[in-house]
Amino acid sequence: MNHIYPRKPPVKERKDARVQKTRAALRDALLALLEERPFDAITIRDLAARAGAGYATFFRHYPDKGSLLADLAADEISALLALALPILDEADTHAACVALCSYVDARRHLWSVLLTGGAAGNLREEFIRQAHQIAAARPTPDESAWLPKEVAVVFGVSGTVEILAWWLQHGRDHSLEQVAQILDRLVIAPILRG
Amino acid sequence: MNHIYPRKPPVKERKDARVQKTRAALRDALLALLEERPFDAITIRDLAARAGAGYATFFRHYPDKGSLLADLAADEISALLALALPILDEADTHAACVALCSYVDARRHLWSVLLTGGAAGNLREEFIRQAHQIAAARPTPDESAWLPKEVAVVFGVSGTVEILAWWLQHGRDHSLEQVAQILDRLVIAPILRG
Amino acid sequence: MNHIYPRKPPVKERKDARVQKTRAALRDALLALLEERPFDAITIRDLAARAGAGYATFFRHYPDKGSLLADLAADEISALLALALPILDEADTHAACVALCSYVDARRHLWSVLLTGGAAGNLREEFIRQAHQIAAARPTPDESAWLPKEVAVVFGVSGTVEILAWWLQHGRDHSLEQVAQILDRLVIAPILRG
Amino acid sequence: MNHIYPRKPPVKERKDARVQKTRAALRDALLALLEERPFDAITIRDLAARAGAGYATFFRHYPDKGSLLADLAADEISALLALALPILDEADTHAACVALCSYVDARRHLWSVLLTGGAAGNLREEFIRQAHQIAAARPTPDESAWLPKEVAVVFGVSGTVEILAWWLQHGRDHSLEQVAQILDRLVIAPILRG
DNA sequence: CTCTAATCGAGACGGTACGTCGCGTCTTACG
DNA sequence: CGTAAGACGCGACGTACCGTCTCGATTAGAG
Repeated sequence: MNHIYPRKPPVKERKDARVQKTRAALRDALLALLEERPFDAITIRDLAARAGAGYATFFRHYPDKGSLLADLAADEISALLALALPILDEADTHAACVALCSYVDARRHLWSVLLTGGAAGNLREEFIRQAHQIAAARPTPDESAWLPKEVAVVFGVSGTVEILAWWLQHGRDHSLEQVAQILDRLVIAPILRG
Repeated sequence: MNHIYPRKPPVKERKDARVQKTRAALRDALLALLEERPFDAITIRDLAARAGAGYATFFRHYPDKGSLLADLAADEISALLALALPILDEADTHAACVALCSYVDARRHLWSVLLTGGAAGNLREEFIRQAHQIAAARPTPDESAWLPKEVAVVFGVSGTVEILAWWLQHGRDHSLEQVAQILDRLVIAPILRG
Repeated sequence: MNHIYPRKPPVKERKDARVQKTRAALRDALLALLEERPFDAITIRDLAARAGAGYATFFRHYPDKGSLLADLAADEISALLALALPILDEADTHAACVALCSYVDARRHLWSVLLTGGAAGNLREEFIRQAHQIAAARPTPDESAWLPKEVAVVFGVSGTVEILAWWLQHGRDHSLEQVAQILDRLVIAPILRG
Repeated sequence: MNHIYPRKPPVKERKDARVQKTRAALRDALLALLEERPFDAITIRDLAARAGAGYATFFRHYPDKGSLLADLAADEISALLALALPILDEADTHAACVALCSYVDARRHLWSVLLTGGAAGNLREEFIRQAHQIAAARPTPDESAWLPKEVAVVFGVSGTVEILAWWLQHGRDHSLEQVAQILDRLVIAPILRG
């Protein structure tokens, strides 16, 4: 998969094997616990215990819970946004929506936990936050008179996230094709064509 | 996360004057503190101190922080949703959007704190939660083949909240009329007409 | 007993009853634990648990373990020193030694724990420390040419403590009278008469 | 408290030169640090850093901090006790006291750190401990009716240590001759002649 | 206009999680 | 291929806040 979608390059993987193992264990522990209860109800002691690591060991890798979540999610969020934002510039928005949904579908379990698990709220906030940054940096080619860029970005991201969360929560009741169409008609088209 | 869920049972409004005063002081304290820092960073001790009340006194009125927020927000949220949902059934959606924006504008300070202050995330979640409940209970008059009711409601609410939050955060740069138009074209129209 | 030996006057006992109870429980817990293991091997968690108090409660009363020990011991030490130092000024040193031993005997259990239990080392150090302070403040009436005041005080206190510790450790094998005689001949006489 | 008790089994002195060097560095580091702060406030990491050795290296030489202190002090203590105990059996006690003081004076810096530095308390305890052992093993030639052997030994050692500590702490204000006299009149004579 | 009960402030208390530190073991990778 | 560097499990530290509780001191509003 990594050859299709832009992932973090494997540079600087020059780390102690124990460190890698411990971090992976902590990330897995967080994912597992997020399926059972809200992010804020998960204690660092829970995470360490679930990961089979010592309590203090957690802090040797992350300064706090949020950083662990960020380590899990930030790259994924960036990747998704990198895939989503350009949709607005494409000619064939439907195809772009399908690509987006395919990406999520390929990592369905991870995204399912992130968007419908106990950290859904935090993730949504992080999405919006990153989107704001991107919106500020993004060129403004064809600013509509009626739709400020900021609103477009925030609304687009928020709507997309909400639709994806709904899809992930309802299993396979709806085809990728359907969801892509909803995304296109509900989020993309209105932004582009009012 | 401090969910807002459990609504306080219908309080008898016939109360000691001291009680009324204390509750008002606590609510004001929360609003004031939400302008400075996130909801989760506000402690009950902070609230009591700011309200000029004793620490234990807080618990004589609310079982926890979330209940105080609920006392502040739940009615407002219900009122706003009661105003927003029927938009989809109206003929003149634009007029309905103007009505919605007028309502928010009339209570601009409160809504500004709620949607852009330290409890923005909690509020958004509560909106979505109430929207889900409404969606489940709502009759399904003209279920489009392509757009499941659940998505429509969640997307509609989420988009509306996002647009209102943006409006409240940017002061008076944009007229009520403009915002109503954005709301209509970006959220309402796509749901109704695809 | 309190009418015989100078105890802390009951002034300022104007405190919350709960506070008194908790502190007494903590002091008793320390005494009990000192009979089983060294002071440094006793954790604050042990103390709180033994006292039936919450861990954090300990810190509401004492900043650390040492302060609890001081609360137990400082007054006792002061009282003993107040009784011991004047011996050097008395005409009948033997009678004064008997008085000192009687005082210790009347509080035999407490002193037994303090001088032979797990805090013996700390107590000895505290004795020497207080003795140094007293030596510095004490007038130097008849400074012998051969014996500096400082040495006299430190040696006197140290020797006395050692003899008392031995006595307390060996139960009633030796009479109060015998110990007083040893104290007089081994510590007091040499200081006074070289 | 870090007792010094368990003596290292008779180390074979035939060792790698690097081992000798590392141990010397660690001992020097301990001595240096004892001049700045109490023994218990010195961490193994401090010692290793000061000695220019790796943290784990410490444990290849000593099982814990106390053992390093023992390695420094135990031989010195034994030597001093071997010199001190026989004083009671000598005819010319004054000469013996002079010999004792000379021995300490010859190693003044080391003893100064040991008896007045951060490990003074530990050292005192170790002295008493070894003295107790010696007292138990020592024949009882002329047990006085009034002075049990145990008291004599403990008192003698304790008094001697205290006097030496005072001497070492006050530099050269007092001559070796004076101190020997004090020792003889304050400690030895009373034990022998009551 | 009193008197009685509700309400209040103050804060001690048992808990629980935090983030830090040091120990002593064990692993890794460098020189 | 031996050793330094340091990650690790462990567990105590002292801090903060929670929600419960007792304690007197107001003070409201019913009689």
